[in-house]
Amino acid sequence: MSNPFINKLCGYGPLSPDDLSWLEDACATPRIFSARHDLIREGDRPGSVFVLLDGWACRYKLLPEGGRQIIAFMMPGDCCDMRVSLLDEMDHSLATITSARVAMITSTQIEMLLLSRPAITRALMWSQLVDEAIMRAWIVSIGRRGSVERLAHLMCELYIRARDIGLAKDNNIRLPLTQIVLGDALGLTAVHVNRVLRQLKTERVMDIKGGTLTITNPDKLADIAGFDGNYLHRRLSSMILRSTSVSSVAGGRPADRN
Amino acid sequence: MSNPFINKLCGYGPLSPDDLSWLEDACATPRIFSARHDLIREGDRPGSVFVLLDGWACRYKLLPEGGRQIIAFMMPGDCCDMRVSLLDEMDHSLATITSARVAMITSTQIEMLLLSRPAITRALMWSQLVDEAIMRAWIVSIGRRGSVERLAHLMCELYIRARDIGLAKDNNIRLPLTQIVLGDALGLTAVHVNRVLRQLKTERVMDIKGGTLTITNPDKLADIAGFDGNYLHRRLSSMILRSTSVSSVAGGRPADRN
DNA sequence: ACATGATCTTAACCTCAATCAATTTTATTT
DNA sequence: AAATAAAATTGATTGAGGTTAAGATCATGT
Repeated sequence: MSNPFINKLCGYGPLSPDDLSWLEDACATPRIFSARHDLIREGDRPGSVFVLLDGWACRYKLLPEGGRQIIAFMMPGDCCDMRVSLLDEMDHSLATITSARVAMITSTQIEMLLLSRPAITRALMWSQLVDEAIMRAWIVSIGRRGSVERLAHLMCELYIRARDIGLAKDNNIRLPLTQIVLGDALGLTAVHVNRVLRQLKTERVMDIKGGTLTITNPDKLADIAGFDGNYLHRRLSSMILRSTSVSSVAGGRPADRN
Repeated sequence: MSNPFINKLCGYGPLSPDDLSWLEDACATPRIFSARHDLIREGDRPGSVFVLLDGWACRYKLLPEGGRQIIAFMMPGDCCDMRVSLLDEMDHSLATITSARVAMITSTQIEMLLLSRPAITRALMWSQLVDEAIMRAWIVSIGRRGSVERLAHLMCELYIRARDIGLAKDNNIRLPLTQIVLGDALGLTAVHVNRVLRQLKTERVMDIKGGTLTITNPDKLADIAGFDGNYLHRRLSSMILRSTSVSSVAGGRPADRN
């Protein structure tokens, strides 16, 4: 099966064949949206849960003065909070970044799920907990880290998440984010993002080129970011960036005598 | 009943007498903790859910370099995520700010709750959704607002939350937060918090004195903050800060001729 | 009353990132 | 291929907020 949502949930706990087919059905008729398309806007009445099957999306909030703050990035397999249907009004917006394939699960289906599919419910709770932990890490980054560390930290997060869903080859992932988008996520100007990127590139740490992120020196990147992947609470894949990089170092420097 | 946790949950949906007595039982033997006491630390194995019955607490994360970022404030009636017991490891810490009365609900009780108390479960989901919305607002504040707006926004949030649990008299609430703590929450230096507080006091907007926040000019405060209380998703009390202030202005200035 | 320590307050200085303003590169459209 | 728009890049300038330091205020204990 090539459903990243189901793959992800399986990673959080065993699902019965019944559960699996329930999920297959729920995702059976996805819709395609173009890039930069609002799926739902702040103030709207939430109708269904969005499950991202392909492409990138984000949650964001607009400020009265016109700024935008991105609150989270979504990759294939991610879904928005299954409990949104409880709410009367969205407190933030959801938009695609690239063109995207999105399954929409209705509130009634969710009600049914919560009542009769405990294994799926539990897996979704896990997934939800991770999303919250990511938000907490985001607050810390924006509140306390300098621009370089902050960007480095985000790159660590995104790299690990992408890798965990099989989207990493060697040390690079597809990263369809403009510097403007990165700025909106990091609370920085696009101009400043550009300078930080230049610095990290010059220092041979990482590089974004043509929509691809290449992590040249994972150790150094994790070090700059002060990155500790524990908060991602991954269950199956036990490796973290640091351990990955350790092996790459072990194999990669034939004559590093000191 | 003087259990703020139960009061809060009742605000999110009707609970049966059975539900109520279940909750009473669960909170029957609270413990008292002194101020500035870690209830659980990042990296610890979560054992139970903490319910704050009296006093203030906060969630926070420490940085390798020594900084601290507060992620959320907790007031009487608030509880930490009921699903933490799913996790293997805490990704953040929980500490009291004042001395506090705390009920601890065990994971087994929570399991039972999730299986057999749908009304409570639903109310807790609501409460959880609000906490998440508050986190999102926090990200926006830290990421995109200047220091004055940021502090103003936090004060709006805390005032509304305190008022909603009956802790506001006139336009002031108890606010047992030092400028250091405020700095840790806002991503600012204590020194700068002081500057901002002085400014807001000089402009007759608000003042913190002796552990009490007084909102002198609610309209102006909400205006500075760009505050829109919708994200707090309150169900019962329909008033927002803005509307409160309107009435206070209408009734409060007998001869404001211009 | 005195000592101790924490918090608050103010001031002087400095740094990082925002802003403003071009110019170049890359994508998209016709 | 030319035209257009969107991003990326670079430089110069400014300002918000950090840093440091020193004194004032408040709380507690002896």
